[in-house]
Amino acid sequence: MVRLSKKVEYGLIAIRHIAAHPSDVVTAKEIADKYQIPYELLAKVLQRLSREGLITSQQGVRGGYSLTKNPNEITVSMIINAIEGNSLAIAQCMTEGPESCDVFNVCTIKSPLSKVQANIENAFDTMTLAQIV
Amino acid sequence: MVRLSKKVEYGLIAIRHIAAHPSDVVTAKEIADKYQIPYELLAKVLQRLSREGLITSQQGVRGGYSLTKNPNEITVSMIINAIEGNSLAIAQCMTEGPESCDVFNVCTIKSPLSKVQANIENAFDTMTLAQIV
DNA sequence: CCTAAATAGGACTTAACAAGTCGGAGTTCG
DNA sequence: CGAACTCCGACTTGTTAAGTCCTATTTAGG
Ligand code: SF4
Ligand code: SF4
Repeated sequence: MVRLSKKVEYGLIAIRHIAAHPSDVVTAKEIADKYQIPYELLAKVLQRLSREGLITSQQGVRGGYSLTKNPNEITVSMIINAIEGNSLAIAQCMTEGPESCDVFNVCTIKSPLSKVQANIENAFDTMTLAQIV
Repeated sequence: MVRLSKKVEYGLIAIRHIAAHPSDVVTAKEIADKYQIPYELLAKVLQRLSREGLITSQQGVRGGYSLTKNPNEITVSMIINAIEGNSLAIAQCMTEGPESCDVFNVCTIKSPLSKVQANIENAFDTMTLAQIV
């Protein structure tokens, strides 16, 4: 409950590693080996990050990944959203709308919870990649 | 991902309701009906809250639940912890120790994440029941 | 002193999601 | 061409959340 998924953790570790080696093009295998992360899983995460434009991919033999922006332009929220698709919500009505919860009309806690939510969002939003390298 | 469990949401709704009716002893059935919450589930949540001392229970015919403390002495963290048992952690190494994660030694993100964690804890810690009634 | 209305709590089943795996396709350098 | 890469969806498995069921135990009130 209230836990980051492994995909996100792996993604953070990976993109931090990429950021820490700005002059190299690093491969998925390299990262998987170094951090003992299941290769297939990591590969998918990197693909997601690439598709969302946070990193670029270079296919083929001397391929791999590198950053597209400055580390201080990439926030942790951006990374999470890229990997999990905007699911960073403490309650389901916040991402999936009022209809998703059949208690919505009588729910007395959604407004206080949305304050907490804003707080949490802010925490992930103000932390950039540059700060964790 | 990063979502409160239904048990916690139900617990919050329930305890808020109890707090909003200070002179009454309210029953589980009453709350379940009013908020369309599955009775059995809610009952267990209330039992947990009672066992942890946040509310008192009165058994028997005219029984039910009522608060033990002032609403401003009960924080949302206390409620969550009572229901879920101290599982309010963004990463598993934070509650289950270093051994629980086989990436721990090489993990490069645990220290930044613990800052986020502190932030989140603070958010739940500073919000009291009095504020959500 | 019996009964109805309540809490107490374990065991169980089901549903949802996260984690990991597999197979095959596309790309590029040498 | 072939090795070293990325790409991507479908699949299986494992874990946790959500909900149900059953059977105590307690107690006010007739
Ligand atoms: S409506 Fe209330 S209960 Fe339903 S999801 Fe939003 S917060 Fe949780
Ligand atoms: S060690 Fe790193 S990866 Fe493992 S749980 Fe803690 S934060 Fe997540």
